[in-house]
Amino acid sequence: MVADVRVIEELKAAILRGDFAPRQRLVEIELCEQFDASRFAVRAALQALEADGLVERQRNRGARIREIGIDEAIEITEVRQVVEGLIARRAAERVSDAEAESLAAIGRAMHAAVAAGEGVEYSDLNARLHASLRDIARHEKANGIIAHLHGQMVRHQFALSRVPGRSKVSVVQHQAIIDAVIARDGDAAETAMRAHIASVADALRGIG
Amino acid sequence: MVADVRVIEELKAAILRGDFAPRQRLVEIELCEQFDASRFAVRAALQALEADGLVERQRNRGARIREIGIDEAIEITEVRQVVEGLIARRAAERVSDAEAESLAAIGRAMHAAVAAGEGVEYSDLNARLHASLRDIARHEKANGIIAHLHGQMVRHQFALSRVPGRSKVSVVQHQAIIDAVIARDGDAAETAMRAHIASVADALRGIG
DNA sequence: ACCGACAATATTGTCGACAATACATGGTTC
DNA sequence: GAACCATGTATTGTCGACAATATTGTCGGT
Repeated sequence: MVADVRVIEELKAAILRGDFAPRQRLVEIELCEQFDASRFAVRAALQALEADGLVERQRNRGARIREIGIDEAIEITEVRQVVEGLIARRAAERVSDAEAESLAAIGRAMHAAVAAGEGVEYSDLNARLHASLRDIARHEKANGIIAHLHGQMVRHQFALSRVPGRSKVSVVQHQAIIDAVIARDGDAAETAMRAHIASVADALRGIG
Repeated sequence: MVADVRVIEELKAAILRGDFAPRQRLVEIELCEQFDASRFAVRAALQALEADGLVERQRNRGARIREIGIDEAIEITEVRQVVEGLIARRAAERVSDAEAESLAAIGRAMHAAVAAGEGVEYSDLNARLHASLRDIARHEKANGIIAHLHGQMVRHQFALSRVPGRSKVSVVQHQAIIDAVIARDGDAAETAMRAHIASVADALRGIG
């Protein structure tokens, strides 16, 4: 209950990996076998993941994978827009010289990856950039909310990375964020980040 | 576990009412007696409130009321600043004529309450204004996050309302938000809301 | 063939009992 | 007298069994 972190993490990883389809039922006994755990641990994990927004439960009807539609994904992105804007601002206010250089290096690697057409490499760097900014900002509440929202977005994030030409656009936006942070310009960093995520939201609207 | 909503709500209400001191231990059996519930229901409630950020639990050590220090309260307020900014913007974009008039009425009542020195009445109207904006914005994700953060702020919110002269300042800010929303000016509404909550953050920093 | 009522099955919800753990107490040794 | 270990107690963690509920399948009637 406080409990078996292993089951929680394995189940969460499985969901994020896409092992389960949206709205698929999660029968407790089946999960017990799959993860070799007691029903108790499984229930605790389901409850934890419900709080995470990854599964939904109805009384006496059990748990199922929560389906996150395009509308909800857009709402999530709108919130991310402002919260990551806050993070970017704080990062610009607090970044050290060493951290600034590290960000610049990520920017160079991104340009290289786009030039080489390395899609997965680029999306990896994308994740690293955002994570670095969170580390630099050290804003626990904001970081926690982003982590929470991110878990619900994986499926759509994947769909987005398949949209052709996106990396060409976003690399420019990423560079603007990096430049603003290195220049210690909080206003510019927030603006750049918001513009970046606004274009993500637009891309989502394009899919829907 | 999916469970006994009554216990969850009663316990939550008790915490928000301030029946328990920060860092006070919550012994399961005592709560069973207090709320006339099984240990099972109490555990489920504790787990739910842990997800709410109101209690913290350590393995084999039980639950206690989570203490939210001034630093954390400031972080919460910073996040609120940008998320409520988003809400204000959306409210300005979507407000109907009837809703606009209702907001204007709240504004008039606020001026009256401040003029009459009605402190509790004013803080009531304050809550109603923010709630109305959330209703108008209809942004589920943003509203959910605000609700979540609000629960953790009650104690500090109370402390703030005791700061002399705050209502005189904030009534002007509130009016600016109302005017911007009624004018359907999203940019202005977001700016006004951010300025308002920035002053709340400053007041918190003043306390600490 | 279709619909409703009823029975059978599958699945989840709840409880009580016990195990595991942390904390307090007191006693022993140096 | 202080530090350390052993014992006891309070509290939480886990499990298995059973109850409650939903879902599926079957049958008879129309």
